[in-house]
Amino acid sequence: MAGIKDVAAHAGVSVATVSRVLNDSPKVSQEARTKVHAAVEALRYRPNAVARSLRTEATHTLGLIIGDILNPFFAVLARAVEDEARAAGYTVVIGNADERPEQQDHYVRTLLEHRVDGLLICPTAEITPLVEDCVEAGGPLVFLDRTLPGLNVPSVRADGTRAIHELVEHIRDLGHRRIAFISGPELLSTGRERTQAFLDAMRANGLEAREEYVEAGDFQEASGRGIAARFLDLPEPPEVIFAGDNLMALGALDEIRARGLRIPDDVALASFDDVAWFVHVDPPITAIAQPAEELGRRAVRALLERIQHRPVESVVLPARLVIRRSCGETETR
Amino acid sequence: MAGIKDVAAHAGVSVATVSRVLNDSPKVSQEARTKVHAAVEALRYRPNAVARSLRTEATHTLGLIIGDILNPFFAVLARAVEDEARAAGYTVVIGNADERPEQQDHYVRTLLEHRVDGLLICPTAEITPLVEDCVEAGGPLVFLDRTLPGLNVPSVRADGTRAIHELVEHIRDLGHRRIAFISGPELLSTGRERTQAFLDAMRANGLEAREEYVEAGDFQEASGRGIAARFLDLPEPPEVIFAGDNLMALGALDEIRARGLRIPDDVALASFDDVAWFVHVDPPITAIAQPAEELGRRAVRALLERIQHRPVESVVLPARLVIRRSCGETETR
DNA sequence: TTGTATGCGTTATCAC
DNA sequence: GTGATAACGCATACAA
Repeated sequence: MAGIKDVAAHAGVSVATVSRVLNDSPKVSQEARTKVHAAVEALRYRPNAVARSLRTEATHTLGLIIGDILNPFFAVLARAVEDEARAAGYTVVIGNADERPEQQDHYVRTLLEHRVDGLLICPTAEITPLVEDCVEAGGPLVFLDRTLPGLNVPSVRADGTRAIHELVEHIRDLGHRRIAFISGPELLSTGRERTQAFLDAMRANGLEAREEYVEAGDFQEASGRGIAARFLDLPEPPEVIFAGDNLMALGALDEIRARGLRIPDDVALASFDDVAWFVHVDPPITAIAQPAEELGRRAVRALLERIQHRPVESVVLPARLVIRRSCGETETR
Repeated sequence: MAGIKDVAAHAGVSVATVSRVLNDSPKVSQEARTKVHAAVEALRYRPNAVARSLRTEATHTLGLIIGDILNPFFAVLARAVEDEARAAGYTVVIGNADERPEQQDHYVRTLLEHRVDGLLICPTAEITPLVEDCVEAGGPLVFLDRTLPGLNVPSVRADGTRAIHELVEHIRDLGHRRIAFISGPELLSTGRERTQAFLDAMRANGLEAREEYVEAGDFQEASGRGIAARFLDLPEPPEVIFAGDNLMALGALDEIRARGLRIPDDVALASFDDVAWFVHVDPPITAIAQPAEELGRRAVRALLERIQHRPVESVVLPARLVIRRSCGETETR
C-alpha cells in the first residue's frame, strides 16, 4: 500500500509538504497542493491512521460500552452516540458488555489499549478494579444511563422518579391496589433508583408495597418471565405487573400470554422503557419513555468537553409517562 | 502513561525482554518473566495497541458496516459478529450506513484508514467507487446479508426464495387471491431477490401479480406505511399485504391500525424478517425468519479465513416460514 | 514556502 | 537467554 513517501516522490515534493497538504496547513503553495492531490489520487493513497495516531497521540476514536445491543434502548443510545460522534469527526467503537462485569472489563482494557480518546460507559453492576483505574488515571470518561456510587465521574442519565410516581397514581386512579414490580439489579443505579421510586410512590399513594410483590431481575427477558410467573403463582396475585425495563416487560408478556391470561382484565401491565412495538400489542402498553437519543447526544458532547479538558456537569433528563391501554384505561378514541 | 521503557527500567531488563514476556515468547527465563509482570502491575502498564499495530501491520480489528443498527435484524447480526470476533481475539468497529451510500463510503474510508484487518459489508444500494477500490485492492472483504452483482467477493447471506414460495402457497390455501408486496429497493440484492421470488411464487400458484400490488420501499418504517396506505386506497385493495422486511411491516401495521382496520378480517399481514415482538401483536404475525446469528458467525469465520489468505466459498442459508395467525390461519390451540 | 531529521512505542533482527 | 537498535508511517521543530 502506498505511503506518504510514495506520494511525495510521485508529486516531486517532500513528505513534509505532503503531510501539510493532507492536514491542510495554510503554509503551502497552491501549486504543491495540486500536485499532491493528483499524486494522492493516482496512487489511491490512504493515510495510515495508526501511524498518525502514534505521532499525534490522538485516535479520533471514542469507546462506548453498553449493556446489550439487542436491547432497543441501548440500540437507540448507540445510534445517537454514533451520529453525534461522526458529526464531530470521531469514530465510535462499541463494546457489548452483555451485562457481565468481566466482559465490560474486557472492553475497557481493549479500548484503553487501542487508545480511544474518550470512554463512554454504561456501567454494569459492579465497580471493577479496571474501571477504578480508569477513573484514577483521569482519562476522559463519562458514565451513560447509569452511575456508580462514590466515583467522581460525570454522568448523563434519565430520572424516572417523577414518571413512576405519575404511573402509580395513574394505576391507583384506575382502581387497582395490588401492584407488583419487576425490579432491576440492586447493583445498578437504574435498578436501585426505580425500585426506590416505586416504593416511595406506593407509600405516597397510600398503597401497600408487599414484599412478595417486588423482585429483582437482571434486565433480560428470561428473568422478566420467571418473576412474572412467580407473581402470578402467588395465592393473591397482583392486579398489575410493572416491569423495570422493556426486555423484562417482553418476558412478562410472554408468561401472561402463555397462561392464556387477558390484559388488563386478568392482569394489567406497564413497562419502564418505551419501544416502537408497544403500540401494536393488544392492548397497547402503558410505559415510561426515556429520552434515549438525547442522552446519547449529550453524553458525546460531555465527553468531547472532557477531552478538551473542560469541566462538565452531570446531566439528568426526566423520563415521561406514556399512557396507553394495558392498565385498564378506558378507550378515549 | 507508562511505556515499555519504563517497565524495562523498573524490572531491570531490556525492552526486548519486556516485549518477549508480553507476547509470551518461549525464549525468556522464568526470573525475567516474574520481574516484568511485577513491573507491569506496579506501573499499571497498558500496552499501546497503536504502536504495536504500526509495527506488526495488524490491528486485530474488524470493520462491520450495516444498514441500520435500529433494525433488529442488523442488531442481531451485529451482536453475533461481535461475539464471534471477540472469541477469536478481534474487536469490531461498527459503522452505521443508515442505508445511505455516502455514509457507507464514509465508513469504508475511515475503517480502511484505521487499517482494520478485514471488512464485513452489508452493501447499500450502489457499487460505490470506494467499494470497487476495496475489491481491487484485494484486502480481506466479505459481503454480509447482501451481495453486489459482478463483484468477485465472497458473501454470506440468507435465501428466502423457498420460504416465500411456501408463504404464498400458504396464503392461497387460506383462500386469499389478492396479495400485495411491499418490496425492498431494486438496487439491493435482497430487494431484487425477494421481489423475484414473490412474482415467481404467485405465478407458480396460479395467482395474478398485479402491477399495482407491488411497490418498492426502502426497508424503513415510513416507506412501509406509505406504501400500505396506497395499497389500501386502491379501488380494489389487496386481501393480504406482505412486507419485505420487519421495519416496513411495522409501518404497514401502523397504517392498518390508524385506519381502524382489523387483521386478518379487513386485511391480512405477513412479513419478511421475524422479530421477537411479532408473537405479541394481535394477531401474532406470520413471518419469514432469517438465521441472523448464524449469518453473523459464518461471516466472521469466512473473513478470518480470508485474512489468513485462505480461499473461501460464499454461503447461502435458507430462511424459513413461521406460520402464526395474521393471515387468517385457524387457531390451532 | 519547502525540506531534513527526529521521535512516537512497539516488535523483530541481529549479535552476544 | 538477553540486549542494543533499526524499522513501521507519519507529523512537526527547525533550518534553509
